[in-house]
Amino acid sequence: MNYLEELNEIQQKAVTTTKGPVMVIAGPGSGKTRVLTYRIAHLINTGVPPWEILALTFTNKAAKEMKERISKVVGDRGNRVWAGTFHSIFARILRVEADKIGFPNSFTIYDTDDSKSLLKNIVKEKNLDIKQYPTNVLYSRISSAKSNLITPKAYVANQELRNQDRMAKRPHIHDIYTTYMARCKKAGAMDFDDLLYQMFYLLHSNPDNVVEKYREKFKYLLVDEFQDTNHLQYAIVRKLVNYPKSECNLCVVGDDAQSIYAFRGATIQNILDFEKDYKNLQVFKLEQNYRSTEHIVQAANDIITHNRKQIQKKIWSDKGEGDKIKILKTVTDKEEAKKVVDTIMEQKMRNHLQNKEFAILYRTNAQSRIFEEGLRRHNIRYKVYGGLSFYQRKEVKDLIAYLRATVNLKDEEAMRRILNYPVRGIGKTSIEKIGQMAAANDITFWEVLKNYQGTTRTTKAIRGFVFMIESFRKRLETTDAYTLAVHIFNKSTLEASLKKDTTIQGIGRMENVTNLLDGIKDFVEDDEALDDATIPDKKLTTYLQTIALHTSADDDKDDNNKVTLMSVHSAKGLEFKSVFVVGMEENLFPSFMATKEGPEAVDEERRLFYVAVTRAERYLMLSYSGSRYRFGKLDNSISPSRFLTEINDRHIDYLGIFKPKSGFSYSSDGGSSAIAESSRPRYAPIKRRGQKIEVPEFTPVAANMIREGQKVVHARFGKGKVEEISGAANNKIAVIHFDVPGEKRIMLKYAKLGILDR
DNA sequence: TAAGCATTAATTTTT
DNA sequence: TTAATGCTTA
Repeated sequence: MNYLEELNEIQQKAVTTTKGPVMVIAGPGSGKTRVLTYRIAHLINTGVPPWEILALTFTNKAAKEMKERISKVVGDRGNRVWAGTFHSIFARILRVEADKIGFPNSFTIYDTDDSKSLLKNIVKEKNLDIKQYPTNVLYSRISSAKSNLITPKAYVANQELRNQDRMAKRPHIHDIYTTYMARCKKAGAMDFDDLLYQMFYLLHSNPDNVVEKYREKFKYLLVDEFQDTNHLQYAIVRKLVNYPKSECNLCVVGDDAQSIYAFRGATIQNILDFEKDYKNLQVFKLEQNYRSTEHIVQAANDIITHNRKQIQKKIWSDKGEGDKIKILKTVTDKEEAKKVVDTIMEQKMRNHLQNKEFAILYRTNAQSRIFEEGLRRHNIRYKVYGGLSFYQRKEVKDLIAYLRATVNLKDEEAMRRILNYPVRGIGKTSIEKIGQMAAANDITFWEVLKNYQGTTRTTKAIRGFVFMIESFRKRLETTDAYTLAVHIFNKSTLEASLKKDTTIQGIGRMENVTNLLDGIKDFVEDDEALDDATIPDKKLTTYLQTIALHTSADDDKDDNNKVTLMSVHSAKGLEFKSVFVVGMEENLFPSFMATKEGPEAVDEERRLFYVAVTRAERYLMLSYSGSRYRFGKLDNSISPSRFLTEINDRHIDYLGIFKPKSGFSYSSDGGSSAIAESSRPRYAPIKRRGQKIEVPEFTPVAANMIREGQKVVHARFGKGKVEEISGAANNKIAVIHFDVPGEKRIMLKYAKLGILDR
């Protein structure tokens, strides 16, 4: 087991202590992911079946990385570990169990837009003032209720919450919450929080003793980024782990100093509770930082000591003291961008760094623009993370709404979206009327449409719509997802209306939809099996499930050599040779909101800054500007960020003139005026999964032609040799060793394989 | 009903 | 600045 040799003493203990509850406090750069993945690999190597291991992460990115790294150590077996985000794993389970709690198994997942649009409709229907009940407030209020396991009923009865609402002049929130939940259920839909909330409810209400099934299935649990979990997530974990005679093989990994999602309900209370909940707990602290040089590490320690509450720990590094941290001040945001880009150019030359070794990190996504311009001017390739994900683009969402409505007729948000798009003569007033009828008669939006009586032009249009959707549904069972999607794209006249638009943006939109269709095709042709029990299914429903949880961070990762631009939040878990943290000003970082809210919120901003600083391996520059454009208006900054003064001077090189105190008074050359380039679409269209595998031409053969030992060709993976065939007659799985990516488990039913006779 | 124009509102972070 | 909403007119 040579992988153990790659670990230090404490890491080894964290990996090999597999029985009972374990907590790993892992400072930044301390090899957390390594511990997590090696722990899983170690479990597998000591005989634990991979499918009995459940590893929960926070982001898709983390899940993907974990899976890849496990497979590197234990090979193909690693694919069969249940590793994924809380949301995706629970969605997968709910797909099987939803009917037990009154949802269709083909439930749709409402994204934030869907939820907000539903909330808006509810406010309208209740004749409440939208200004008094802003959608964002409702959304976060409901979200935090769910995250704290407060049912609508409990909310109504909860005097504290009700008082808060009354004070905020929003006394009807409880009512909106109740209606919202009912409407989601009626629509056969779950929002993001429901994937957790309903999962808990499933285990808690325990129909058919379903909880036992999953307790037996998952004998080993791991939770990544434990400091970012909310009450509800921890409650689910406990449901799975705490029961009589349980071994409690639960390992949580986290760092209280990197908790940056409290605003979303995450609570380090979970860490404190954990110690109480499991008295035989073993704690391991990873404090050696393998990422950064000493100035950076020590500056990070300086920063975090300004927070009140924390678990005592001090990270250290033996990588040498390295360069000091540079602090840069400029007059304008334009100049800030210019100097940052200049520094990137200089470091590229002098320190032989590549584009991909740089990151520009900012507090808000809106700050990216000016750096983009700067980089573009110097022809430096870059990639902006954050912003809209591919699946959130309007044209993509439109087609997806058609698919969703076809799969789940109850999906009201999807129905509303497509009912009059492309325009077919069903106006706003009609849609509103239909919504009211549905609410009044307690039937679904679709049922109203279906039974719509009358002779008006609108009625005719509605009939046409109903007929169209029904014709799509008829194909649902007989047609595969891709063919159906193409059919729907065409028959819905979406295709025609998109093709009509020949502007650059219009062509881009068409390209996006084409990419979406290609993605569906990939999905249909994918014949990899995860384990013997899960037969990959090609249904549209399944496809929709998988994309609902995609985020912008998941779009094309095959990024070769570009400067990274992203928010500090999304930089968590990443590392770069050279990092620029920009916009270090009061009211921006820490944000205005946080300053207003109080010290707790500022502490969270400080942890965020801690995360930002610890992303840097070797070079770190912090910059602030005296003024910047906000909403198209020039704003003067109040003062440099307080965080800058919290770092000990001995780690700092001031590039301006003085140490920042407060206020701005100095002169500078000012940024040369830039010619803004015309707006281009801010995205690169996603590429189809790139493959450089050579695939000779072949004719696919029937599944029963494939034998062990044969040499075969696969449409995507190229040449390989069949190692083993197993499974029931109609669900045979072949283990094939391919030349290029290694071993794959292929469902013969779906496989397009050719036999190589040579 | 739908398109075109005018006004206004909003900007913290994300599964 | 951009996105979303509201208002007017055909």
